[in-house]
Amino acid sequence: MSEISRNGVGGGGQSGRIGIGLELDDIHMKILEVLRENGRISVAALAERVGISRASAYTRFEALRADGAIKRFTAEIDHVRAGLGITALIFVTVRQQMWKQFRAELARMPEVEYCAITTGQHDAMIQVRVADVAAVHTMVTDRLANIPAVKATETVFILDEVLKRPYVLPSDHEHDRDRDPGQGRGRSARRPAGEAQGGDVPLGKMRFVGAAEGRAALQKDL
Amino acid sequence: MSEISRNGVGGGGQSGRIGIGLELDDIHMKILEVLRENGRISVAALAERVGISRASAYTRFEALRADGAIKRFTAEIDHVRAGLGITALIFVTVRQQMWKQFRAELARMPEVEYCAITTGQHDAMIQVRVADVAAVHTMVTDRLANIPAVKATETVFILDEVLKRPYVLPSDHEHDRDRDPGQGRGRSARRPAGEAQGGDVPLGKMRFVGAAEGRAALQKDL
DNA sequence: GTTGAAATTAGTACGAA
DNA sequence: TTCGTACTAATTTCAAC
Repeated sequence: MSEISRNGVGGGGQSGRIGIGLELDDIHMKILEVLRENGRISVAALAERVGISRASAYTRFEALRADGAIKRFTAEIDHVRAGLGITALIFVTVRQQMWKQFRAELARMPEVEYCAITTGQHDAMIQVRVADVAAVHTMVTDRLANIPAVKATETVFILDEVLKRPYVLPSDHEHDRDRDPGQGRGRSARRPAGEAQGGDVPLGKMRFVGAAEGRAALQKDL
Repeated sequence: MSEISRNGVGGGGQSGRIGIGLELDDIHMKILEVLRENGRISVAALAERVGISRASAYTRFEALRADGAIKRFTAEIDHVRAGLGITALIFVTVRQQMWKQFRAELARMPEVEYCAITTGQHDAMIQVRVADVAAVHTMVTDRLANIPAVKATETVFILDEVLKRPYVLPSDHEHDRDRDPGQGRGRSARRPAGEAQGGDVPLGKMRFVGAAEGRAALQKDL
């Protein structure tokens, strides 16, 4: 229980890339599948569900944590129940070469649950959870607007969260019903999906939005 | 252990609203704080960290699950490690009164990790995790575009996930260092944050985007 | 990588404050 | 309600195969 034992780099930095650790095989994937749905399952029960022995389950479990494939275990909490009924998305345009400052300020905002740097019209999207709409206004108006790095914002409210999956895994994509243990369809059997048979697309109703001002290369600059 | 014992409605539907269950006090909040950071902590250790007895911890733990405040426990998985290195946001404009179909189709797409209905220019935002950029293109072009409910899409790529907090809680907002156990600042002591002192906002560089076509009221129609 | 043991710990039920 | 204890059942660790 308690802390991680032999975890040198595992759940380290915010978005730190770690060198390629272990090769994830089918059993690893199955473990992840079980764990994302029931993070509190015992390793013994996990072993049974995956079809391996207890000792192996412990070994693999530890390996996945140490490797960083499993970053942490968390409880999914009902925001409304917790008193934060309002969720909003704020799209931010960041002034060039002020990303570092933007990031630093962001870390100081506890109401921010998620922030991603995106291509497209805006530079970043942040998701906030607050108690009421006034708090959104306060946040955008007082906090964000006062950050020099923030050039402009655009706010939308989330009316309903239609679906929220724990974590998507490659095994979800290919709907294998027939299990072939000896086949080893681990990392390689995933078909590239590049052979798009897209011939009967109705019209050009979709739009891909590339990076504005060639900002894409700037992500390391943070 | 496994399933919830006295859970009548608890972790029921996707977005089902449940009647007000238990009043969450400070200790409940502390439990949630610990659990969102370490979902696999033992109840004994949890009791110690929160400062209550084991028996109480078990009772409250169960109550939080039964109430639905804790929806589930999950493992945070490294998508890149799992083989899904590409994350994209797809903003979808949905044809009116075809929400039900849109939702149904969405449920059949395993690469969708999150979908929210929003105000603003678009109607919904979906986040997908796939192996490569080609898969994004395939998905938008073949899958989404072929859904009648989808009027238009706009896709942006996520270049970096700056921060991802397990779950935001009200207690994060007010940085209480001084603990006053007898004061009971549970749900009520949260200040409305409405008194915005926003006087020195530089300029009108922020924008609030309301619902398009009065769609806001339509969310129950799904 | 697997099985089977021992030691520890977790979960439950009860009474008392 | 909450706490503390004892009891039962489960898990984890460690050994040998």
